[in-house]
Amino acid sequence: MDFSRESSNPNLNITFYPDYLDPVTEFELSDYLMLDGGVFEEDSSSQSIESLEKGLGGANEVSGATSKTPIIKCKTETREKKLEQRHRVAFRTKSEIEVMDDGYKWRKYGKKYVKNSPNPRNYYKCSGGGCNVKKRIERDRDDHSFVITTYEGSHNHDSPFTVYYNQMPPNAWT
DNA sequence: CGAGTTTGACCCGCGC
DNA sequence: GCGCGGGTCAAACTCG
Repeated sequence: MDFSRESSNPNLNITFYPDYLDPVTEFELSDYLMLDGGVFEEDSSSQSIESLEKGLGGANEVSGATSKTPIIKCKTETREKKLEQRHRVAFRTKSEIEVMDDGYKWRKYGKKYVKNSPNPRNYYKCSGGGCNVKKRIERDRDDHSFVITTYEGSHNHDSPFTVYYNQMPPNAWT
């Protein structure tokens, strides 16, 4: 994910709160990591990511990519998965709510209670057509007021929110 | 009725 | 080779 572009996205601007978030509500971007693959060499990427994510409190572990593709495609698929893994961004956010509205439409496809964490981990996929971005959300096991959100992959479309925002008249916010 | 959620089962990578 | 654990699938269910 090209996060530098995302961060300029109005819906991720910290000063702009989604409708349901009362500005008084405690919500701060306390910590985030940019784990874009460009930073890492391929061979060391997973290790670097892992050590960084452990720095988040150890609740986020990197596991091997899984593939259910036929054996014939296995080699290239595995490589693609590895490359895909490099596009990973992890947030640690102090928030009451777990699922933050980032403008994209997410579809939940799994929930898992993981070892060493009393909180379930939720798995989401971007429901945009052909977009295979995944999102993983779990509460920090050490401090339940923090939510750890991990994005994987990059969107191949604009945020619906951005489209909506761009279509608004210039004085809509005044 | 379509879209989204839940949840148990399954798959696969990894460590021993 | 085997067991464990994380990630994903998919059928059943819920909701608007």
